[in-house]
Amino acid sequence: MLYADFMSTALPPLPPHDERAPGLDLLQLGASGDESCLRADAARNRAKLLDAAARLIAEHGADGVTMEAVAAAAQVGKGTVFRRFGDRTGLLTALLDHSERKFQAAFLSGPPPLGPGAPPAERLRAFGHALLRRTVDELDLQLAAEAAPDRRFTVPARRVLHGHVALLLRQAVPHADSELLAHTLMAQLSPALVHHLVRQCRMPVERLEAHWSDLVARVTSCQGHHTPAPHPGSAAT
Amino acid sequence: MLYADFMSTALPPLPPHDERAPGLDLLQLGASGDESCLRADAARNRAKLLDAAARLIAEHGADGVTMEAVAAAAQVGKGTVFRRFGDRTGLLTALLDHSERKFQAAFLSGPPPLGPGAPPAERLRAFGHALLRRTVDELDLQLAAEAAPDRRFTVPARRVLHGHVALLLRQAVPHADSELLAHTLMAQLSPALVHHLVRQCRMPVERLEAHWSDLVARVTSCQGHHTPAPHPGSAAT
DNA sequence: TAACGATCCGGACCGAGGTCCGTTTAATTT
DNA sequence: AAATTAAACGGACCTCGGTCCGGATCGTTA
Repeated sequence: MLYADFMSTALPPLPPHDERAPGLDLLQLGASGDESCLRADAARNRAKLLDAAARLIAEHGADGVTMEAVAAAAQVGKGTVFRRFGDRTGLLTALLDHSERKFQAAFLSGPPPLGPGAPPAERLRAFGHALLRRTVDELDLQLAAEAAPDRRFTVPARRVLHGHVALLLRQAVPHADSELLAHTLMAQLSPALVHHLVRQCRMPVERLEAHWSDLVARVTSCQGHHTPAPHPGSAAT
Repeated sequence: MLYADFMSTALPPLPPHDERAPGLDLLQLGASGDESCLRADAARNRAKLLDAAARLIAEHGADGVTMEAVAAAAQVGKGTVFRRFGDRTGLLTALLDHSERKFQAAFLSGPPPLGPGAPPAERLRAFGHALLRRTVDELDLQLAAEAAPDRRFTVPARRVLHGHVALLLRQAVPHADSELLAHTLMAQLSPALVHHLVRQCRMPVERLEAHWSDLVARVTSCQGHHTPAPHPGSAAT
């Protein structure tokens, strides 16, 4: 499995079942923190909570999603929410999980140009456009679900996306520092930036797409100016 | 003045004197929220607060800086802290203000290659390296001072940096979308990313520097693949 | 110097995130 | 079916960021 190297990083596990537990299922396929392996009541409550949260978000927007409100709406104790999702970020992230999986499936095993089959550069372009659209669609939730600065880049979902981009880059431009280049590209799609450009600066999404394409072109063509020997074995992501 | 266009954006002003008040002094030179124009007692308390905050940060790290703790250490009421700095982010930002100004002075009017006199591409490279170093030096504080997602790109300091990069890019590669390209470059220097790479992944700073140089080279040389007509008059940052 | 108005001060107060621990309940074993 | 145990539950409790407003202070004007 190409993404096996993700497995290597093992952080000290948190006490109980926790949605944001890292390490094990970084490649999330296969019901990561899902209802499986959960006691019956726990699974039921989890569903009730997610349902309640979704309802709240629909009614009062993202910041109407108070942990207490969710607990109340799901007729469940506050402690249960935290036990299940760890913290607010965990809950919001869980809300995004479905679309996340769909997206992963699309670029991991879907049809080209997003999925395998197309040349790497073209897959990259498709990837950016697709993720951009998705980010715009779920902007409010994405913003609310942003992790603290020191977690932001270790969140499983993020690592999968980054790893994928890095992989494509390695194929498209082998002599470059794909790890860092992947971060450069990914930054273009961060919810905060997209929010700023689209919502606050009123930029049309097409311009962001064009910029992404341009960036991919710049990076993949004229290959390696200094090409700073990417220390292959050393510090990875 | 080249940075005059920053002035155009005027947001509704906050009630009292507030450090994070935008619009007026985006080009911060000239004692932005400083002791001037403050009532004597206010100025005195401001100094006491900053002093106390710095002391707390030295002793207990960034998250020892509780608004209440700062107030107590400065022998001042809690309300005073908020009146002066708006919120926690404002206080932390004020703590960074000194180094911020120094840095601005360096690239605005200092000696080349950082200041004017060198060719744009080289200034860009110097800029990245310098900011990278500074970010690493103040990492803890920078992380703690990170603004909420919807403010992150409208913070005055950030706009100055972004504007400068955009300006250099316009000179170096006129046909590209400098606004967006500036965001791309700036993202490379964000505290969160630097923290992830340097602290969590143990990457040597030299590798980040090399990547920055490579990026600048890629962007400034092989100019414009699609060069997506940057809509000059339209939505600016 | 006395009076006045704008600004500032202080700390009680509130809401929300997060923790803790005694109690309850689901799965398993005998 | 009863006993056992690991897991889940619930809500009181704590902390901290942020707000509010009556009262004190400063700078100014007469």
